[in-house]
Amino acid sequence: MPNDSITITFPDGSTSDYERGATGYDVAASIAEGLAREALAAEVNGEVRDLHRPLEDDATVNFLKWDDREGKSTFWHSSAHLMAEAIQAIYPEAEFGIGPPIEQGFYYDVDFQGRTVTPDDLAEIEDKMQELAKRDVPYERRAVTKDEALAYYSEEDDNPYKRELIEELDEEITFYEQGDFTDLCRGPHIPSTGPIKYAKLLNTAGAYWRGDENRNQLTRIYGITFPKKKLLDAFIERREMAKKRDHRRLGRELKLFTFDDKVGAGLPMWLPKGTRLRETLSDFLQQEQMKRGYEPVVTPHVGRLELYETSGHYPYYQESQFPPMIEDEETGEGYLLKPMNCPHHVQIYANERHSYRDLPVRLAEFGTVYRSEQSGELGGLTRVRGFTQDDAHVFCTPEQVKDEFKDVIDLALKVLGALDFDEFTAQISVRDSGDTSKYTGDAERWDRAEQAIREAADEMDLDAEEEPGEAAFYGPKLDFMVKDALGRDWQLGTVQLDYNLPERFDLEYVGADDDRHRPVMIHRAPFGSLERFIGVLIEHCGGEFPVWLAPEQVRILPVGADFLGYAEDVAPRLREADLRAKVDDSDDTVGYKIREAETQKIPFMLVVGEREEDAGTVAVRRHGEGEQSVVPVADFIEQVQSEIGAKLERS
RNA sequence: GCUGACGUAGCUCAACUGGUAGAGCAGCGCUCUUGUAAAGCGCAGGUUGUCCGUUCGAGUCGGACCGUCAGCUCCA
Repeated sequence: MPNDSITITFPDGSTSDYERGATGYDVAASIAEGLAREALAAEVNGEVRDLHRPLEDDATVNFLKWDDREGKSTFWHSSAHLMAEAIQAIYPEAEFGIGPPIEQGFYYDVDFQGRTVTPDDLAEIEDKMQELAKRDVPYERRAVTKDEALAYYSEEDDNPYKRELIEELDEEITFYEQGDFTDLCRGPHIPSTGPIKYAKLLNTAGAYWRGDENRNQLTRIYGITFPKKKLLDAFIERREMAKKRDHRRLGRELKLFTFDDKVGAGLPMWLPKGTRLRETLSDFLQQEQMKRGYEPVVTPHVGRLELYETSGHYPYYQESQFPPMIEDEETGEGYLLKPMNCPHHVQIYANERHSYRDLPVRLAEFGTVYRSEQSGELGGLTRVRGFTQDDAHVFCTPEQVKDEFKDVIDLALKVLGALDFDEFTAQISVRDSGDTSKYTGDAERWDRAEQAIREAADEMDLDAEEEPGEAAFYGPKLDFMVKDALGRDWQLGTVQLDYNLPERFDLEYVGADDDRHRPVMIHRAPFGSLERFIGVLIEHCGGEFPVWLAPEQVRILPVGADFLGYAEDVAPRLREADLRAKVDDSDDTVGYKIREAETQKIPFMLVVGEREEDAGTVAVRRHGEGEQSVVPVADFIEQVQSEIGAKLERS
């Protein structure tokens, strides 16, 4: 092969030769004009690069377009630069921090030197961005030395934030320039500003420089951009849809729960319908747990301060707890509203001596705990100050850890399946291998534990990502994460290994060798907190709960007062079959009754009138489908029961 | 806790630059007695989140507090 030519391999395996130094754009153009026009960046040997960077060697090349994840994020990264240029044009005194792409758009952290940015300002910046984009100027990459870079950010553009970033860089330093704006940036970027046709700046927020609350707070501006109007419209529509699924709104509309200023922030009150939902959910889990050898316990909502001093919770998490009730100022003795159930469960374990033959001991309680979350953290049901954990603690031998983990994973999968949560991620949190000093317990035990979790996940066919450094100080854990309507991730179920508490409380069991041994403790909660779980569940199903969970499953709608009697006869038959049914005895029209039941998202509406009464049938209308079929009451009951059974048996 | 926005009837929202609050839905009453997503008429509903201040006069301006929302930080 001649020295001045290189071989490019494409994703489909085909190859082509090009002149050394040809750019990604040249290659794309040689394939198709449309590709060259739509390509936003090139993936060269797996690394995303500017389309216009020359290719110096043989390589595998894949072109990234809007539809590619990386293509989008390159587009948004370039958009962040464009926004910065617009901001600089309007506020020359602004200093820029960092401006990365995110899952949905991008942001830039800006120091406006004390100026407050209003929504009107955002509109102005937005307009400026679209104006600047129209110039269709290229994003140009330029490598600079550290000294040059530092000089630029002290002489041409005095910016301490960028200087700080540069000081810490070891790799090659590059600047990107478009129009009048130069930014320290690793890249890559799209070829030019032209494709950024539609820009929407979403909101502003304070963000600490480098995420450190002791440092300056910058103004973070969130935005999103699109190459086509249709995409922008779809984005806006999706946001509207998400708003309709917001659990706070549905909680009110479906009369599930409420918050009240007079009661306090973050303290949800469950209305009758929400309570029925909660109880159905906890009954379901309790039955599952019964089958798996869990034993129910009940413990009080407060405990002596000393208990939490021993467990370590009181000293470590003081700032997020309600203040203790001190009874004796001199000794400092008093009580604490419980922030965790585990110390109580530990004392139940310690209540009697345990043989290795007893283990595992699995103590379960729907325990309500109280935490004084920072005020800015509260939000709907997903972050509250009083919540109920579907908590259980498993005390077992180190050898049993893996099987116990497997059983909990199985339980969690069953729960997620019964609720149609098909999209969730599992995360295994392990030690930070670089800094082991902050973890309790010896390294060998940790290794074994982490390995046990990995194997358990693997053997259960659970696709889990590993997160180094995310483990708690007392042990590794496995969490289940689910997204809410706005795409935010929430941790729901959790399984955590704990070496710390058995140690602190000096727990033991007698082994086959007649010696005393330390049990391992597993904290696990498949729902996590009932409040958060239900919040996410509401958004997940948009308030249309699976039939088995619906607080009201059936509503009977007599077409007129004459048929109220028949409706009242049908209702008890349904209730005897364990269906939650209600008769609409209002004097509204049928149309109105249906509308009412539809809005309340009741799965089944049974319209009854003369025809039904005479034949002993009901006219079934399913929520959202409007379809109807007339069947005998017994058939309807059977139909619903088998639907419920099918869902709950799915594992 | 921090930054910003916001708080008017149960809900959704209106009230121009300061001139003592208005609508729809829900609720209640009466009429209608109903066949698959809103029957008609009427009535009632508010210390404009709370407190303090500026003003002849505050829903509207200022301050503090409470709460809500979006982020940041935190999350046993």
